[in-house]
Amino acid sequence: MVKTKEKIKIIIADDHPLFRRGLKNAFADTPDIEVVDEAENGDELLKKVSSANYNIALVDVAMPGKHGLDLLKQLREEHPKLPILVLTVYPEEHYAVRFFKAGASGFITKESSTDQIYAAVRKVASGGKYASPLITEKLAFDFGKTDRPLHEGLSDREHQVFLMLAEGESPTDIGKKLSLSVKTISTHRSRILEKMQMKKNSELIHYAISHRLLQ
Amino acid sequence: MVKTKEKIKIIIADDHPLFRRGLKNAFADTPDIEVVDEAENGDELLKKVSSANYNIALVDVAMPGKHGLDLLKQLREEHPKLPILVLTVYPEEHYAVRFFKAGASGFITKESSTDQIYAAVRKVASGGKYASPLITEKLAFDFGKTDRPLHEGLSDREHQVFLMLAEGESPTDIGKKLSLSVKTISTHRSRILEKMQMKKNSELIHYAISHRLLQ
DNA sequence: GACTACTATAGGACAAATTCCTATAATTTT
DNA sequence: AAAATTATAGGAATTTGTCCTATAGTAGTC
Repeated sequence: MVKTKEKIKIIIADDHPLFRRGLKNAFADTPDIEVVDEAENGDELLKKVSSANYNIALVDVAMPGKHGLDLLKQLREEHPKLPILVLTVYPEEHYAVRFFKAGASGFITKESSTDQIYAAVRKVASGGKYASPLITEKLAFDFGKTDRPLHEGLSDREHQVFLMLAEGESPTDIGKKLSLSVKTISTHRSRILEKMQMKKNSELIHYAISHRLLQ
Repeated sequence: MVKTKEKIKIIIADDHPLFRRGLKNAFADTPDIEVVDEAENGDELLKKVSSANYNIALVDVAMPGKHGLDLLKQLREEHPKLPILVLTVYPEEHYAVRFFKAGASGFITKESSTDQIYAAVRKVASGGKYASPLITEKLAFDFGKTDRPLHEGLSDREHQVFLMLAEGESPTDIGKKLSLSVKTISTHRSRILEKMQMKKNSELIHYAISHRLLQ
């Protein structure tokens, strides 16, 4: 008789039904990992995570509603034990550092192969951290580099506001989206400009475009 | 004995392995549709399409390499008979018009349910056109208005102002650079927005970025 | 050669958006 | 424990931009 080990139970959160289906199907092939639940936005994820026990949350951070670093932080706070594997469409290694600092246990892009995802889940489930070789290299490379890209000196909130400004969102709109006062956004903006040694939004936009931080 | 009808043979092109898997799996449930091939970028798609026969190409237009309208146009040119169903992550209805004009037979977003996708495939396979209700409405509204990219309908001055706005320049700055009153710029802006059927500068920025009008 | 449509330009009145300065509390770093 | 950084805003002041309206030029049309 074969000894059966406990399966790794994961909940996946992604707003694309077909992508969830792909994930689920991919894990149908693994004897040791099982998708036991799904969520299609951040709020649903938070709710489900509070009422059931999972070994890992596999989370797309670009979802409608609660998302991104905010979601990650809230998850972390409410469930410090639950390892979170962050999924993203951005090839951007820029974001990885931020997510790790905010408490993610792993970071993979949606371009990853199923094998990479299996590896990430297993690593993270066993208490480890996972990043793709490319990102690992990038992290190592950047480490100790005095001359970091300007935007990495921004705090998480500043970074978030920076991106929104770079997309041409008005302070008022940003305030609404983040449920913050315009004054707060204005303050962030002035600190962003100061840190990045710029004076105008147009410079932020140029910077973001040339550093491929948009789209 | 059951009478067997010809299945609809489709090739799917998407750079995300898991999304392809989700699609494939979704079509595993349909008796009349079959995914017979995959491509993970535009060039691969073009190659495969040239050497085999499919009833439909289901194509994500945001892929590395050859992509977007270029890819669509080339496919259309080389295989005028092959119906193309465009997949996109953008909820933006702006793009739909453009894709239809470029010869797509259908347009669906990745947020679509499997049922919507089945419906789209069947409609397109039978020679029809498919668009979501929302987009259909938009198209009806636009009909006759847009034979050209939106920004080509702008006058020279408007185009100039449009680009500056898209770079995040403020109306005041633009006025200074062009030695015009802010009022003039404001008037141009409102006409630009009207012609392009947009409401905010951030939409101009998105448009400009996605159409490679900047830099 | 008059009629129409589009384009380029702004003024005045007004409304909206944003900043500036200041401040508090929380968090992190040293 | 002290210092620095971060996140958050309120009030006052001002800058910015819009809306409506208008003029004049250009271009296309019948």
